[in-house]
Amino acid sequence: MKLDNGKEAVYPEGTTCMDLFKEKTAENKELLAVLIDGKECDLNLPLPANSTVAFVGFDTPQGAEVYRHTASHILAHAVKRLYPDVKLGIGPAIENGFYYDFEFEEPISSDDLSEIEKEMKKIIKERQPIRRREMSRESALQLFEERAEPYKLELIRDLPADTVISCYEQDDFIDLCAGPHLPNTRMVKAFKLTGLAGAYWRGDERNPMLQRIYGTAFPSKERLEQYLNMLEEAKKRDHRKLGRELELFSLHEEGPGFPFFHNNGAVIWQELTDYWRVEHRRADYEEIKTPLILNRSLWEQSGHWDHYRDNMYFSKIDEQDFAIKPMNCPGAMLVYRSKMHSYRDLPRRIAEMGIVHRHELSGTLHGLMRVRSFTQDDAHIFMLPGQVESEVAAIIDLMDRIYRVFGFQYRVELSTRPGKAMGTAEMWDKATNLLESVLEDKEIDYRLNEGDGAFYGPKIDFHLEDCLGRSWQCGTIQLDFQMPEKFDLTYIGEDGGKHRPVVIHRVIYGSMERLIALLIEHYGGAFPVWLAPTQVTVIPVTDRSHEYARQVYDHLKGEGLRVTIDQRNEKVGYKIREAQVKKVPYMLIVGDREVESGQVAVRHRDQGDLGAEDLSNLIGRVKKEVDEKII
RNA sequence: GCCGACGUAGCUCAAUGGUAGAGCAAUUGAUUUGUAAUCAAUAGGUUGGGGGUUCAAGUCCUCUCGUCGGCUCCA
Repeated sequence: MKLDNGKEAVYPEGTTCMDLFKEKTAENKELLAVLIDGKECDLNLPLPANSTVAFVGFDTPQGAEVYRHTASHILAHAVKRLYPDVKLGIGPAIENGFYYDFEFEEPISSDDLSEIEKEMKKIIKERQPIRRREMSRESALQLFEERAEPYKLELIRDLPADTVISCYEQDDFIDLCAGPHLPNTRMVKAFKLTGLAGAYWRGDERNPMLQRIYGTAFPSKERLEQYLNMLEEAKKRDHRKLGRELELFSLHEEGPGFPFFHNNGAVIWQELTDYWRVEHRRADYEEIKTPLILNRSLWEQSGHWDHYRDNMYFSKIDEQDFAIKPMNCPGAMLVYRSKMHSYRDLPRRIAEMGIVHRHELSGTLHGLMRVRSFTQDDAHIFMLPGQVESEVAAIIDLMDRIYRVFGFQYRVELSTRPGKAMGTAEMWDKATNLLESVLEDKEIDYRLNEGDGAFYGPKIDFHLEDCLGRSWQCGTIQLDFQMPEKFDLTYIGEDGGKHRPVVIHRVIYGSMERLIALLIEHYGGAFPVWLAPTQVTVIPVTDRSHEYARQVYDHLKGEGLRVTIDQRNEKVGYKIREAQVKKVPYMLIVGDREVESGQVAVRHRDQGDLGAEDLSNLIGRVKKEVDEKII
């Protein structure tokens, strides 16, 4: 037996992991789970010969998973005690917690969670030993037949033939479970039920909806508190809250999912699009504008009528059907097709800040993150088949360059052929392999997302996280062999004949709305100077300095900075507080001393009082921050 | 769309089925202020909307709209 500290040890045959675990926990009480050759393993199993053994605590992914998975069993156990007729779904550990799905006879409400918590505490106190039982498929089926658990029966029937079927048992509670678990319930030290929500059985909306109870568990009350506090802090960065407080945008009943940008939000929008244009011109993109409303025939040709109709809005003009565009691609196709192309013209990169409307389900709307009308920083690249790899690579580079400016961390996913897709399996395989090879070449870590591609092709998605760690898709690169066929796009090749170009759809920001939401949360409302709606505010101390303050203000405005002046009859502290709350980067306090010296007293929102300096110095510093987009 | 919760002044929140209230913001006045809230006064509401129960509804029932947390979906 090799131990994780590199030492080797010999144990008699038949020694269980538990024996060794007891020996180890005597030294370190925080250990939770055993890894045999790197894999989690049940403690009651005998130690396999010649393996490497490691014991891990809560601060490893495996340890936390075992810990929280056990908490989810305690939850199910408590629910079973309180509601004997409840049917069990599944109950895994997830990032930061766990959940369990139940079908109740009568739906419970969030008020019932405290009762369930109480029962869970009881079970923990009872120090119920947790035992693993392996059984044949037949006896497992019989067991859950007797216990009237239809969902468990369905799970057992769907398990592959060679799976070892195991159950975990504590007191009279038994659950189908691969394990492993903690040895007893007392080891769960601190937990809290955090939410109640509906969830379709097996995530399929055709299946019945179960009630999902969310919770989290930590090895100590302090760490639980710490986590809950962190969540509270994160909520202060919520873009919906900051959006209102900083007067960036508003949402109204009159337009659900159709956000209103106020001046402050619009300023950020402008800066973002200005920067975007600079980068895209540099990367040899053209920019177009296409109509919002287009004839039904176009959508039939593009395939949207068949594949995307449920999400589209319609209108009738002169007795003819029109649709409000849900995507920009058909417009770009028409632009491409409006002239002849030589192979020498390709690749042709056509960008468009395109406004699209999609009828998203009402329950999915979420501030600016998920709306029904949004502006995509779209581009369609028309290219020779041989140019695909270099174009995809160039987009990834541009994406990384731009995300870096904001200081974003992102995750990459590769999405493959969905259920309702256009085109042949061969085309899909070819396209998917191509994207994969670019990712491999660039040595980018990515997650495979089976069946999540667009209906016209596979895609590489770039995900960013919001203040609560929820992930949102922003950038995407979608390969498309379909649109060129549908629109009969051609170019004249070297041979003088007509050939089919390949199309890539791509966005980098994703949508302006979602990007702005993420930026608000990313910066907690304290935007870098180049994006800040107000960059500098001038604060006169008394009305004796109003005239000088006005000169300073005019000067800054003349330099093209976004500046305000606070001439209200209030004390300096009050004005400073307000500017701080509004997260204005620079406050210039001018009183008798500054009038005298011809300087300004600079206060930075993070660094505080920086003392007096010449206005020209301050202007130089602010402009440098703007130009270099310093975060 | 589905499940659960919520909706009171611009914002944050009070109000056993019995006269809708506070703080901040706003307005007016006083105060001339030096690095995160000066004092006082005033105004502000068909309690999201419709219907019902009741002598009486912010509160109970019902429909509806919106919001929040999830599921599904997605930029």
